[in-house]
Amino acid sequence: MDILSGLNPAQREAVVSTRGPVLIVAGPGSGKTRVITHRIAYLVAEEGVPPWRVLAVTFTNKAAREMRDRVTDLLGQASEGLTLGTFHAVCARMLRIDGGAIGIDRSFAIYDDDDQMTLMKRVLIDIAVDAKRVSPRSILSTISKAKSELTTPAEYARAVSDYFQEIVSRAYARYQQLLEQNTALDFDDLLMRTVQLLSQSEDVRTRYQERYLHVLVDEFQDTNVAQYALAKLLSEKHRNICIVGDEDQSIYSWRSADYRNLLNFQTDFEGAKTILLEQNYRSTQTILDSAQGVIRRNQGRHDKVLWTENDRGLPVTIFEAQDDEDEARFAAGEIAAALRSGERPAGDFAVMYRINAQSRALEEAFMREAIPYRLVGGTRFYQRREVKDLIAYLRLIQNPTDSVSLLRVINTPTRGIGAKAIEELWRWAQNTDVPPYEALRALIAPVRPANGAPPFRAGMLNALVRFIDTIEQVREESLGLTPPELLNTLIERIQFRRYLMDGFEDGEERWANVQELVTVAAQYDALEPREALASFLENVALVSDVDELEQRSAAATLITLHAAKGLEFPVVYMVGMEEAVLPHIRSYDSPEQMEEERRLCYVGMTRARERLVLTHARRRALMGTPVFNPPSRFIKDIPEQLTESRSRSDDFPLDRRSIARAGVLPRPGRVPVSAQDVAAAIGGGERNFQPGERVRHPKFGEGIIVSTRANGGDQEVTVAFKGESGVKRLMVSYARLERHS
DNA sequence: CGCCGTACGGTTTTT
DNA sequence: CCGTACGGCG
Repeated sequence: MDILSGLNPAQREAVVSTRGPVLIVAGPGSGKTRVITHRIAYLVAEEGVPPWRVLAVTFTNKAAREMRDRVTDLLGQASEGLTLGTFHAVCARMLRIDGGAIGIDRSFAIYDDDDQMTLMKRVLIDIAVDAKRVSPRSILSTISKAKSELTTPAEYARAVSDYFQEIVSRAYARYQQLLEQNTALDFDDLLMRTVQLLSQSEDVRTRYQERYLHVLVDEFQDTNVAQYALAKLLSEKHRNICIVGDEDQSIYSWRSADYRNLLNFQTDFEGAKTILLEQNYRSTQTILDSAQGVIRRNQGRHDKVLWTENDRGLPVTIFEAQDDEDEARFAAGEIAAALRSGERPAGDFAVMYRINAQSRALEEAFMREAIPYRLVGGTRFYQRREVKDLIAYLRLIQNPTDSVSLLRVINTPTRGIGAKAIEELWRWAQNTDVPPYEALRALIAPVRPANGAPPFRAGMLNALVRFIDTIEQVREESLGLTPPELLNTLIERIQFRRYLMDGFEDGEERWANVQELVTVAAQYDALEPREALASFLENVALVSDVDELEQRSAAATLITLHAAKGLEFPVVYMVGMEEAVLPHIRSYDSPEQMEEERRLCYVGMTRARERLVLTHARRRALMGTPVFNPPSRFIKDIPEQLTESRSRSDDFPLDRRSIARAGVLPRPGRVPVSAQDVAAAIGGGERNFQPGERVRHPKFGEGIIVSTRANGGDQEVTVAFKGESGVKRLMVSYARLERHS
């Protein structure tokens, strides 16, 4: 049978075990995507399951796209109708169609984190909490966690046990209320509300449960409570659920993912069949062994025996750079050399890093070396201000109750409606109990409603009337326009081009982005205008970037470790392999987070097919100031015989530029910051600590210096203390730290 | 009200 | 380093 050819016995079993619950534990590079696509093809072609009765959920849109392509390769037209997408996309679709059953208007907007923040700031005003004392961010993230655990505001309120939770509880209630008033859902709502829909409406639940004869979920280790509940609900009738995951690749717990769902699965779905995919087809033995050396140190994991028939291959290179620029120069230099010699095409290379900010140095180096590259993530297209502004206009046109969008556009471009006027408008609308947009509309109503005189002076009234007039006009016209026509009309009416060109240094680039947006919108030309606008907006909300032109072979890839999950490259550079970067400083608080950093490292390493290079820098500019971090602990966990070490020779002369960057040469407003200079500034080097040194503190006890940085002529050290004290950041001149051996 | 300058603070990862 | 918050001016 040709769908099964070329699969090993375990893979084959994973494809043909189509009855009942199945758990596939798939190590990196084990051909798991192939297994899933072949399984879908097998269901359709061999078992005659109609594609529309199959639901396949992936973790990213990109994965969904790739999977769809592969299924189409196997089945052609026969795959038409298959439901394939992320949980969020699948839920959004269900809510558009059936959300009415629990009172969700089908024109709901989807709020991203910016929108959430805007809304939360209003919430804090409404419940009279000072945003400076409690950070809106932390409230939002607490609420998000509650939602992904399916905790409603009422349930949350019942479990409140301290002051912070008390505030969160009030904020949560008000926040949900405002979302509803705005006819908007945030990302967590998409999941939570769908679970509610399925549990509360028997009719809807039965319909979907009947429909989905087979449910497949990829990257199951990254599901949260809500997603797990969805998977369970949707597969309850037929119980043909196949989940694929690997606890060692769980890297999204900060987003409430819980890899224990993998383990719960076996208890929740009795008699689930477990299939292990342990043969690796991707990496050399050396790379695999190195990665295993790192991951093996995690507690409480099930040890897997990954093996490969591939060659041992090259040793893992460990490179010590002087600083982050030097590190970038090294990677770019090697890649450029390989391109020049024709050894490899640019598409073979990927450079991976822990945080997006690290990409800058790399980009500069790549540009200097004229290496074609694509930057994945970073400031994504739909995150750009000018793009978001226009999207907000469209959202407002589609859904006038959306006050977050209204707030965004009411004075963009500036039309003399400032903070004060907005405040008045908000209060006025609230007093008369209508959405702000409706309140504005009352200003141009032929017959003025009797609900209180508008609290604006003549000049302001004028500005507001002009604004609402413009929007209302475009709204009326919108019914007959395609998305690009609508955008162009809008752009012209608000004179957006002039606003961008005159108002910004990089106006040209911003304008180019606007035009790009119009181009993207043209994909929806064929649909009926209202529906076109709706699907355009939904896609904008759920798809984080514009379809990358798949110019794989033409460009090297710069990517975060998180975003690299699921990908593979012949050559991988992992940069910033230092304490405080990977593992990230924020993960020192808890062993769980530290284990996640380890998994992240493992994920990165196992992306490499043939060659893996790990680099660390002695000095790195972080947030403008240099820090000195020792090499990552993860490097030490790689068996030494598998590695080769390289570094710039120790007497490598620092060029003037990097000296200037490090701040050894005095710069206005900055303090001396090289290690030597700090020593000099503080006096005699007595107090100049280096990472790795053992110290004692009168209160916190014994500890070890994790990292150091200069701060206001003083030295700030991060110290990991033994026992309960944990990690502290201390100023050397105040903290009575002693060296200790 | 909008604009400009300066001071300050915060920086992980993403659907 | 960068974006934003805030204060003072036109």
